[in-house]
Amino acid sequence: MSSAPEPTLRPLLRRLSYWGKFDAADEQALLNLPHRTKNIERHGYIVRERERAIHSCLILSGFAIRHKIVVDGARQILAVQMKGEMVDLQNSFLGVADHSVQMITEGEIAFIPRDEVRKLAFAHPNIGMAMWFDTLVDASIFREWIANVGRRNAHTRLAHLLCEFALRLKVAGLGEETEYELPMSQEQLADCTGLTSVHVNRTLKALEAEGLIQRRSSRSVTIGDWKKLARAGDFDSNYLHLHEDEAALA
Amino acid sequence: MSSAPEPTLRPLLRRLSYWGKFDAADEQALLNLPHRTKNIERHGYIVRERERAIHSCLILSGFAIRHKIVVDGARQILAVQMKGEMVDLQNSFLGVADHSVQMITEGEIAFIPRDEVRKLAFAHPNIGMAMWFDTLVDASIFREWIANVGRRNAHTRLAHLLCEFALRLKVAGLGEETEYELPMSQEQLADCTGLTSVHVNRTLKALEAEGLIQRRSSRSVTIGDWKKLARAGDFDSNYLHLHEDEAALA
DNA sequence: CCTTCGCTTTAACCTAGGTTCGATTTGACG
DNA sequence: CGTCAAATCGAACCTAGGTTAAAGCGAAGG
Repeated sequence: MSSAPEPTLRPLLRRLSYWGKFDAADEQALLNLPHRTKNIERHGYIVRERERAIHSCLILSGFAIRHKIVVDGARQILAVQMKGEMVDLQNSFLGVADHSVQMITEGEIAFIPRDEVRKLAFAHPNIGMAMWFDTLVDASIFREWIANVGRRNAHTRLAHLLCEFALRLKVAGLGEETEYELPMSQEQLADCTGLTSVHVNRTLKALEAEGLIQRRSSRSVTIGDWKKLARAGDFDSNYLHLHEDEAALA
Repeated sequence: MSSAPEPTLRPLLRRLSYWGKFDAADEQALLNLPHRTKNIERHGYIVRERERAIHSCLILSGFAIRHKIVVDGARQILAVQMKGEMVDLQNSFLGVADHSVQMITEGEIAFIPRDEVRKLAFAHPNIGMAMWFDTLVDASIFREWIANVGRRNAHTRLAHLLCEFALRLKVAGLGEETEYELPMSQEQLADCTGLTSVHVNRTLKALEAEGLIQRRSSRSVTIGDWKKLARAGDFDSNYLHLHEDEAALA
């Protein structure tokens, strides 16, 4: 009884299966995508803004961020990406990268040639639609972040971000219902929310004082009362376009 | 010699042709998409957040905005859409709308059944790829807006927005090189940039005082020196993914 | 057990942009 | 050409969050 080796691209299949139904041929074609994998250390770049991107990169482990640097050197984080997510469909299909993608933990990345992805998408419409869907959900999250950063105060903004992480980590199978390990420093949280790290610190402590979250080690977040935190964060999971049974916690 | 009637969906063909090459069959299939058109008055809604969207809507004339309302009633505008743009691919493919789309001028809209769009995309990969590309560019603009609202000051933010409009209007064939009619009030500009209308007013006057823009009537914007305005707005057109010859003005 | 280094925390002070509330201008319509 | 509503403009005052800088603190490595 020889067990077949676990296919490297399984996490991608898991992720895309969330958005659509595939038949056996679809699955085989997906898992057989040519690729090479590479370990990238913490803070290593996957793509840099203005570079020509020709691979679609899949996160097999670890966390990455998308970010841009504005004129005075300030950084804005645009998204946090986790296992199973394709971080460079966007840049590679568009040609020249309009933002950078960087690891915030050490992790393993699969590099898939862009043209293979494109061929697969049109040869297998089920997969193509799921991939398109996936990029549309990314766009939906970007929209929510515009509103978060543009129109919510620091308190609400941070609570919202913590809710988003809780739910996305749960769906990705990476976190508990009400407790998770946040892979980010307070400075990185600040760059997600358009705040300063000093104010993130103040605000996090306020959230803790109100009993909305607890923090054991500096990175672990425990959500005391999901409903209350969601209310404080003006959080409505609709924009994540999850299946109904996963759209809420607890 | 009877001249064929101008196809209603021509503006969509023009727009998508920007992203890829189509053959005659592609073009015919696109122009033959079933649809009905409707005139929508100023402030009329095309879709409302949380509604089930089943049409992809094409703007034939006029301007629309995408927006969200946050908990305290504040509005964040997420994008401004113009002639030839498909404003509801996003919402309709995803099912339940995660944001509202509203006209800010009177205009004509073509409603195309979502499933027809999907069928077309996979029956004609050239078109499908162009449509996907188009949604990826939308996402790129969302990313830039996150950075704009999150990390730039009011002055830079507004200058950036004015640059974006100038370039997009020009590419859409709706504005002059250096002068255009802005279809938005100062309050709407405020909701694009996460500012208040009072501060938009102050900042606009500052931009004018510095000679970066002139305003004849209250809505017309004339750009004195494109390079200077672009510098003031930390504007790099890369994120619009335009063809090289159009990526800069004058 | 000590050092180093990256984070987190705290405190004092400051400013960009918000708030409020009028006054003026513009523009559509009769 | 007068009226009404919407938009712009202006001034006085205020606050959420930024800035700077200096302690703490904990995990990794010697």
